[in-house]
Amino acid sequence: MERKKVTLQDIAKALNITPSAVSKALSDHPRMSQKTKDAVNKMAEELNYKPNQIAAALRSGQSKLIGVIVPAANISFFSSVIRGIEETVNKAGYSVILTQSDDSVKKEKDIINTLLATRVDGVIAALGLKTKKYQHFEKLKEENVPLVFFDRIIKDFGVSTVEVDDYKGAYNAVSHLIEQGCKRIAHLAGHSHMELYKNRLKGYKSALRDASLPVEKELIIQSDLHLEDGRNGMLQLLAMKDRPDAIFCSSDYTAVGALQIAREQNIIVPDEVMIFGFSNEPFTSYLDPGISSVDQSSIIMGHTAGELVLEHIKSTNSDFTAKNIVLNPTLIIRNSSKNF
Amino acid sequence: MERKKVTLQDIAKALNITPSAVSKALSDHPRMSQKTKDAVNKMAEELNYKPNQIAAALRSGQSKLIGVIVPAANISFFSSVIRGIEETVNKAGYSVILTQSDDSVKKEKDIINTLLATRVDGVIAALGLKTKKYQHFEKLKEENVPLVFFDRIIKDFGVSTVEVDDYKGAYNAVSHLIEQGCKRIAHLAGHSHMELYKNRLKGYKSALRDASLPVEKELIIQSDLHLEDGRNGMLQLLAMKDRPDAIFCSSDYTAVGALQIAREQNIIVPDEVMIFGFSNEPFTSYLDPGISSVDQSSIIMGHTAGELVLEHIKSTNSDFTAKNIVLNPTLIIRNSSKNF
DNA sequence: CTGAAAGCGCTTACAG
DNA sequence: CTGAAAGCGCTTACAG
Repeated sequence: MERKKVTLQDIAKALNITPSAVSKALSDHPRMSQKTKDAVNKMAEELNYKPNQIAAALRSGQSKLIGVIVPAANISFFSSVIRGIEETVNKAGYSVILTQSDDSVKKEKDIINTLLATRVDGVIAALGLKTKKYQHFEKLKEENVPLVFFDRIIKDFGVSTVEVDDYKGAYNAVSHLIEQGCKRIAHLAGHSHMELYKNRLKGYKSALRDASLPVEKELIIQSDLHLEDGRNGMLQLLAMKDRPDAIFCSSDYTAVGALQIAREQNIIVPDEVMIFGFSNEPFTSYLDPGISSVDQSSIIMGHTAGELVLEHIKSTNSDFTAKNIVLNPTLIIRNSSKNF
Repeated sequence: MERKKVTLQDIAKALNITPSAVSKALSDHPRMSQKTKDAVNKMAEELNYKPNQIAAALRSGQSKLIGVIVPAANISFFSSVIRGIEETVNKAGYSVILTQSDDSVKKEKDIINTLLATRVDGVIAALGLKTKKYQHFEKLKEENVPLVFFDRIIKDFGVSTVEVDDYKGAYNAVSHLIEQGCKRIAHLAGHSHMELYKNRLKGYKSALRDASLPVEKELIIQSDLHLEDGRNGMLQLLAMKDRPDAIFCSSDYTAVGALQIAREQNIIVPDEVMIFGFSNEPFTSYLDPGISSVDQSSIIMGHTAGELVLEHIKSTNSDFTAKNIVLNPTLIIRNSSKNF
């Protein structure tokens, strides 16, 4: 039943020229007469010709496909980066293949095999939370597939990266809390095998030290940073004899969890305890009090990641040098950390 | 510099058999000796062979690619559906090409041309807000590309669809507000050329009528349903001499906007006015009061859309019949609509 | 400026 | 159970 697809050949026959001429005319080859180009384009229109990108990909070795790997597409930060990536690469004629690792190393490996089989022209990835070995990403390098890491990156892997300055974001956030008069600031931290959480922890500690405040181990609680982890962490902190007067969270979800517990225990935010999040998820502004957060300019991160991968694709092996772009974090101060 | 890729041919040569034998062995063809299969698999491993999906696609006519069209990937509802789609089709060996229309008809058209060129095996789409003509989607049908609409669907288009029962969701939500004692319920509605907003409006009206309450035009405000529209709508409603005692919003974003204005004007939700949203975006549960909403089971919608497109792909033209699946909405009652 | 020819790496009837 | 052969629909050096 399938209607026969119109091919280059059909256009060539109809115009009594060769397929090569048609191909060149369609791709607007410089050494082609305008007359032929016009005729070809007109006939292509008439016959309702749709180029077969698969055939072109096989022949040219360019699939015009970029693989994107995220832990989960429905986490707001990732979905925004995805949006940014798609916008940028789409303008350059590339499509995005979206994949999700669910923070599983096995899935990450499977995905990389699939992307390799699909012959994507490049890959943009945020590492899974549990990923501590990188052989599967090495495979991409071996096969010369341009690779860019964003947000959850590996240092010194020889590929371009884009991240927000997590150290600075954390340092500034904690310094802000100190300026508000907080003396005992807790940190709901992520696991420190991830560069970005390690850096946020460092920023937190430095800010305390620079203000001559002690760094207390019991005030630093590591977790997966889900909302539930925020609730648990907050319960733990509020159970202390000497309660903290501020909580710096490495994730907005964790910050919401902390806020919920505060509400449930009738502890007033920010009067009794201030809360600061990270990522500036849109919902932080919907809450009451709004949660202060560190903006990571996720859409810009997506644009940047897209540009980096396109650059790498266009470069020859010899002239390529990995770029490590660090975006500036912006503090978004809301009522959860304001002195009234 | 590009290392020569290992192909089927290389395996064939190494084993002194034909490429066809290798191909059959790799795809686990039933009429192939286990001995050959083992030898081929071992050699493939040894040579670090990566199948070329592009070549397979060209030859077999199956790209193993599913195009997904959403207005924006970073709207929580869509990102969840995308997550569901990816999970489902990935299990069946398909990859997702993610595209965004930005609610622009022109982009929708461009996307469809790209997907056609990429020879995707199927398309799953949510219509753009402004899309009122469907020739570009007709093209997919003409080319026999299986198509599934979700959420923002077209009726009687002859393709499978999956949606939530918007009429019922709205009817139940408004009925709930009436049970709470509300007598004057406003509706922040979407544009009614979209089936789903039309159905929510119908559900709203029916619920009022069934409770012998009047349907008042001035209480129905149409908009694009962004947060800002919720703020504006709420301002308009609160400016009335006879204020509504409840607002049923066709979007959670609009509901947040309404809630913000209430807060700013020191109007207590739910005591003075109740608020009900639609979509059950995660953030509705983070707010205080939590906003009641209609859950659309977005991940399940994604799974269903994925299954529908796979079914269509597997079917022959003769035995295919479009399915229209209507998921049951679930009311999630939070404090914004509870009588205390 | 245009054409002839080869080939990208697979899969799939067909034959035996 | 295995092989020989054709071909999917393009693009790209090469020649003229």
